[in-house]
Amino acid sequence: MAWARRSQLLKLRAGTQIENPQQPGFALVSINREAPIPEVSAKRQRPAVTIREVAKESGFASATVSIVLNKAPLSRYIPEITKKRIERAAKQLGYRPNVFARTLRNQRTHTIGVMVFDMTDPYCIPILRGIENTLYEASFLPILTDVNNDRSRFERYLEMLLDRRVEALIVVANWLFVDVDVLGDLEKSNVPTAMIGRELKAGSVSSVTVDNEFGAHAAIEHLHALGHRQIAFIRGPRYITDTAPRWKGIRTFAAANRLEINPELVVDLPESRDPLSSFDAGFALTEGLLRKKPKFTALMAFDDMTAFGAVRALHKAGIKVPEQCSVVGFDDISHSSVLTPSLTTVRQPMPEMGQLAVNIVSERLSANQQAGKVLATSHRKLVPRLIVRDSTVKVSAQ
Amino acid sequence: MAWARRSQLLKLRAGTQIENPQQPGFALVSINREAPIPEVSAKRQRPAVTIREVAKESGFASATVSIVLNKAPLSRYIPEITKKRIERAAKQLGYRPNVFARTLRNQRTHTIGVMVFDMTDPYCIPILRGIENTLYEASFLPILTDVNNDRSRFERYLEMLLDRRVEALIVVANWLFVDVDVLGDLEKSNVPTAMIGRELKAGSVSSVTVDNEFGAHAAIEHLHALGHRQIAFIRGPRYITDTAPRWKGIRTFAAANRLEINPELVVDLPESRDPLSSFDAGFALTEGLLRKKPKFTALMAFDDMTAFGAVRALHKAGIKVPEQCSVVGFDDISHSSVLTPSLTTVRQPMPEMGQLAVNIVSERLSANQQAGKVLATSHRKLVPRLIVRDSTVKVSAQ
DNA sequence: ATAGGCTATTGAAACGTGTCAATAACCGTG
DNA sequence: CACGGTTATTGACACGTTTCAATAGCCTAT
Repeated sequence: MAWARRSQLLKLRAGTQIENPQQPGFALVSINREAPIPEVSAKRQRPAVTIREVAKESGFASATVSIVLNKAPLSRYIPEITKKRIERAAKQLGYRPNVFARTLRNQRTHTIGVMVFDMTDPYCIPILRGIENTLYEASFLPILTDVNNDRSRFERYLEMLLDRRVEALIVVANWLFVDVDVLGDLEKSNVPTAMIGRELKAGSVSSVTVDNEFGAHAAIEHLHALGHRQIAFIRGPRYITDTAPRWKGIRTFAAANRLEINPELVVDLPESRDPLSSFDAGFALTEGLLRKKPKFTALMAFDDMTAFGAVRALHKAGIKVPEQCSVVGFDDISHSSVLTPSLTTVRQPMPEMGQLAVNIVSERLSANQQAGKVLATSHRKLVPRLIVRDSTVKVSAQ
Repeated sequence: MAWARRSQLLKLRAGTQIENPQQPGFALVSINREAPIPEVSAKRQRPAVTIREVAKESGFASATVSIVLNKAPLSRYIPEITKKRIERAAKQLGYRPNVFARTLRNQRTHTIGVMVFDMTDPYCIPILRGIENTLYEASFLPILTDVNNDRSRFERYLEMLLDRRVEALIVVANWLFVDVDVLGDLEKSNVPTAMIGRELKAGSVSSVTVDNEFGAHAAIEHLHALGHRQIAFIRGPRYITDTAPRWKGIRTFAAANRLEINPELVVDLPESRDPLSSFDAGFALTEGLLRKKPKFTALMAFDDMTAFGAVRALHKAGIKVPEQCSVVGFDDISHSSVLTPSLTTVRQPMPEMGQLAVNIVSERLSANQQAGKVLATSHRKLVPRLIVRDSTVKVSAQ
């Protein structure tokens, strides 16, 4: 046998010093209490148990241990009794393979990178949870980065993620201000990538989006069915890709049902990089709409936040929602159901979008595994659903 | 020179449009759940440029390259010209050190684990952003895990994070149902840990919390100053640690100002693992309060979600907020400012809490670096701030 | 009997770093 | 000229895996 046993002399740190550095500069008052039990004991990292120790303990070579524990193809030649013995030794020693050594050897990191453009956007939270849950089932771990809508930050994070050898990339492009170069950055990394909320026509980036046209169509149909004919619209900013199809859905319905759209009652959200800004914009635009002569009995907002701003403006003008004016949003962020009155809106299936994105990239991942197979980039559109709540009501009731 | 330059031929994927599996009706499109990805070794990554190639390109040994690029102590013996040459070669080749090999060698992973108990809780989003931003500046990368308030999931994630050798751990314990064993799990890993939103009295887990007593005190003081004397209270669930101090702040103020608290007007939220459930609970409890005889002119809710539920119930009963009843919340989640009327509430400094947690663990991290230094666990309390908005108004106006 | 096929196991070679002892040249000092 | 210190550079190893070729015994078919 004669294993050269390393003497594993580990330096214990004399841990008697206890220091309590108050952070003096911090603006907010802070209380810093000492722990009742000072941690004097040597809490050095227990030198993790390695595969060689399992080998020695079980009496086999480390190669055998590796084969058994990983259920490698070769393991079918290994008799049950040997397997049992090795597994017992591993369990007894509490062996946990070193992820980094393993990754160095093969290339699998079991990690995927998630980049969200603005985490404070409530729209993306359910998406993130959808991603999380799906990854959990696949034993993948996400590295989440919040780009803060900052271009340089995007680049730096992308670099860091690629350094970590993420096996795939998911980009949550909510409220993304357009930037062509970003596309190029994504392309050059040959990592399977899926984008949520925005579709890149060219290139190898897959996408998961919602059928905006369908959603908007459903919303206007709902208002029309309630008898509304004078409807105001707050469209999205032009540079956001969701804007056009939603408007198209509206136009299509209007044309098919001889509903007249008064151009005076159509306004656009201004450009902004801040998703939360649409509340203020919705407020201001609605006040503008109220100053104009044509009256309207319903208002359709680009998204929920805008709708909230509109509700505020209507309230300020003494107009009751929904009695005097119905309001419809888009997205169904968590705010919408707790608002009073609760908001009728078009729900994007956000958890499903996250789940689907994960499925897309992992499909590509396993296709890459088998040499020669290359999947085309896929662009999937999910169907949103109208959620009718308290903010819309029949026009006759007014 | 004669470098075999690799021809970097990467296959572009035929980007043809792909099927659009629309499932009419609801949006939960059939998603082919696939098994965990098969472990096949052959992966098609461009073979990253290694330190040895830089060495050969620059004409020095890889040891020298390593020393120069890392600015190791030994590098002070290396003349400027050599450094320049090596750096130029590295840049030209686009050399990026392999994180896994590096981690295998030294122990630094530059990664920290973040565990949030329930990501859909709007309360934790700003905290996460605070964590993110602070980590970004320190060039750390977070691995975010969403525990889904599930105990087994907590354990599994903890294991995965430790396997990844996270250098520190931050736990966002919002709405955490108490579980003593969790504590033990955290202790046994000797990784610097900070907990946000909950304080563990014993043990080595640091904490960042908010001064609940102070916050509640400020809120009740505000209502009192507005002239309210008949105030209803929806307290938190008993097992949540925030509940007691908030109530204490109220009692303290009441005692000091001869404000009488009618026990009939004090109700408790039921136990629940779902932070969003407090909306429904707030609604139901408020309806109950309204059925009782003592009238109240103001209501103080345990948190914002509860307050929203209360507002809904008041609205349903035909009671106007704030004209006939003022409402106060706690937290200042993003919903509160967009609600109409906007909610007066006690703002927790969530981004700062995240930032502080990062600072605490990184302090410990660098202390661990220097042998002999061991810091005591610190428990910091931040001071919340009352945000006065539209949901509270003078009682005389009623 | 020799060849080959199966079973059971293993030594050795990477994977890409960072570190450390070692080398070598140079210079000044005794 | 031997010595020691400084400057400049490097070969070799270890971090903990996985994999591949190799060994060896045994069995069966030619």
